[in-house]
Amino acid sequence: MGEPLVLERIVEASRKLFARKGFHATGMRDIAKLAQVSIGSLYHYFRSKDELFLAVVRRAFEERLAQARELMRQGLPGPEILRHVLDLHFAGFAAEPEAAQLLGRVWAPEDPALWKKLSALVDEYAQAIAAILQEAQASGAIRPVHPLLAAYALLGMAGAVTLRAAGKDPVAQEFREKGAQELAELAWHALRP
Amino acid sequence: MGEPLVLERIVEASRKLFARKGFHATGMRDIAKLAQVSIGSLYHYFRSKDELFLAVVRRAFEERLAQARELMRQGLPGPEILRHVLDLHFAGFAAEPEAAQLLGRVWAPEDPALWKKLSALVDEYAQAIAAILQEAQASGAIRPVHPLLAAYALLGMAGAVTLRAAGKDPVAQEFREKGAQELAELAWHALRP
Amino acid sequence: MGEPLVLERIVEASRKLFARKGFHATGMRDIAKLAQVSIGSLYHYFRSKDELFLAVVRRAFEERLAQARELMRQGLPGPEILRHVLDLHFAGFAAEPEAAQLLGRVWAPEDPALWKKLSALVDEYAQAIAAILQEAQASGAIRPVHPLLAAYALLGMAGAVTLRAAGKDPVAQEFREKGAQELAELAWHALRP
Amino acid sequence: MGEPLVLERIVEASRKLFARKGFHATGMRDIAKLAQVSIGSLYHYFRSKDELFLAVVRRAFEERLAQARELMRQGLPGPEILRHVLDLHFAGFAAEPEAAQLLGRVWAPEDPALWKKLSALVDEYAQAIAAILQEAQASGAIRPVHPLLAAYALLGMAGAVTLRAAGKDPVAQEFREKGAQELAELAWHALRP
DNA sequence: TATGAATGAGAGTTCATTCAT
DNA sequence: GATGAATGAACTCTCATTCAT
Repeated sequence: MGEPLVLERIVEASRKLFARKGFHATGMRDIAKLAQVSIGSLYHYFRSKDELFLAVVRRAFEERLAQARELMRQGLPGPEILRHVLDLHFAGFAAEPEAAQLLGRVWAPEDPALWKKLSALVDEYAQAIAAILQEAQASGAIRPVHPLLAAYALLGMAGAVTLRAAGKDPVAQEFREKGAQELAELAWHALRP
Repeated sequence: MGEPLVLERIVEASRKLFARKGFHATGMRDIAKLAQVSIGSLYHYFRSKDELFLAVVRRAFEERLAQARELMRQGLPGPEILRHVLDLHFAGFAAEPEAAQLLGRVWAPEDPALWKKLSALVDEYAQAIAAILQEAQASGAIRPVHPLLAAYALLGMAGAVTLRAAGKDPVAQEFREKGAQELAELAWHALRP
Repeated sequence: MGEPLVLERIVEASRKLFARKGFHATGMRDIAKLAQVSIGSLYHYFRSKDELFLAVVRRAFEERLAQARELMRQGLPGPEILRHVLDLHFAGFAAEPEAAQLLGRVWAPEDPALWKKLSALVDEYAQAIAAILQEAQASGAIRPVHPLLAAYALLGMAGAVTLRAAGKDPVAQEFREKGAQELAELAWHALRP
Repeated sequence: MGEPLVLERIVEASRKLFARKGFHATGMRDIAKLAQVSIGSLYHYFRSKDELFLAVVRRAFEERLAQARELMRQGLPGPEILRHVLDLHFAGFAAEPEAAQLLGRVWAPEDPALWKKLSALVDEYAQAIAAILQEAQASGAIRPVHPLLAAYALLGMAGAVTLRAAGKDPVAQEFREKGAQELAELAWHALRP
């Protein structure tokens, strides 16, 4: 069937570069080159670099939330849901380091306009996690905590460790191997009743 | 005596702006203006914007480490040291929001050269925290964890919550008020034996 | 019968936009949108944006010349022809401000290639007016002047006043009301024997 | 001593290029090159291309107004002032064709933001001319006309003829030679009592 | 005929940095 | 020590134009 669609190539290239190098270090020319697409095409599908970044982050969040919601629909017991949520969250380390890194990149938009839209997006994601925590808390699966604040804390933990795990040094290597488990354990101890 | 030293004014202005707006959104002109100093002076004291940023971050880390080491010298028992370390870490929320925000900014250097130097700095800081954790762990004050990874997790938690606490909306307000306590509690539960 | 012809819609939309906003501020996308036509259609009927602009200007000139020639065929005496020519020229203020504005837009082609073709068009138009002036002059209806230069002067007068009349402020309003008469009078005094 | 100041070179180069090619056809790179200055220097002295263009036009207007006011201060009789004003206005044809052309360029700003500022500038200039006309009218030196509208008409006449005089063909050559005199005569006949 | 996705040169602008004074 | 005019590479974004369907 032919080469992958242009739109798909753009999003994929953006995701890789934004995750790998961050927003500012990634130029539209870089994206166009990696996607093997003209700069004009970038702007055919996205109004601006900001919109492209937001689209990439939105997609990353939605994929993760879809997974989490699927688990909830399966009716797993509270602690299990939590562990799975965290597992899925950190599974990216091994499978797709780049997508995981993206979560570490959302904390520094710097540009006021982008920051506003991005933080709304992050908030939405955090609130979805908070909702899960709240439910688990209601069923006694975890201890009482401030759900949204805890959600942000979990995201921050994941982001920091993931970014550190991106390097090529032994420590990064170790983080990539043990990160998911250690973080899940830390999170579990932080939240268990 | 007399007017505050030029160097001091530069560092102070940089600290405020980098913390408030981040690395890329802060221009050398902005710093020069706020510090009431010529651009030339900036380059008299610092080789580059990168170096200036690193100096600011280094100073922030050193201040916090000095406080932590002072506590250790007082021979407090393990859990107490940990609580104080965390308290000191989060006390900035109320006293000096800007310095606290800076810790949320160190995760997005983006530029390869800066990233390398900055991550070395962060590593140093994380390792100092890890050393404290390790000692507490040796004395049985906390449960066995991967010290460095746990240190990064703590830093990430703090950074994410702090950045979210910078806004003007009710959630930010709430985070500023409860952040320190909630985070300390989450951390303590995550680490206690 | 049926929907207006595509070609007609394109020319009409172009005329409106070029007159209203000028050549550079009008994009092919804007024209396509207003004409409810695809960009491809624009290029099916016109080789380029330049050609489209030229076609619009050419049509505007031809309409006016046709009116002037009709008057000449009616054998009106010299001064009458002149007044009518001017009247027709300025009648657009009230009836169709946009077409009138277009005459103020032909002075700034800026692009060398377009300028060359456009100025040839303007020259043609000016020469037609000059011919009328020359005839009137031969019959003693007006005083001896340099016909072509006077034609350009008349066009410039009309263009400048018309563009100023396009605004929404009181002066523009006043210009729209009194412009035709005042200009006709100025022109008549300038040319009468 | 030494080479001409950078600011002066920028303004001079801008004046030439804007007059010769118009606003859109003149790029900041072109100006920088002709002025033998870096692009950065352009922005050191002018906030934007718009501001640079406005500065050039403003200067051109002010120079002409200064000349006109000097004549008024000398207390010449009405008609004389008018003739001189027109003479000075058109003298540029021979002495400095480029500055004269600039007056033909101010009618097509096209960009809404630039248009607003530019038309305010043109209005100011036209009003100064209108004031002169009004005074001459009060003393009976010219017949009653709408001063501002007449001012715009005069400016339009001058602009159109000047732009046509810029070419290299025989007509342009002729316009350059006879333009000033013919226009002064047309204007005088249009306005005399 | 008609479409609109795709192109890419070129636009205005920013900003860390240098250096003569 | 201190200054700020000068630099220019690199940025995001626009837009007339092409062409496979």
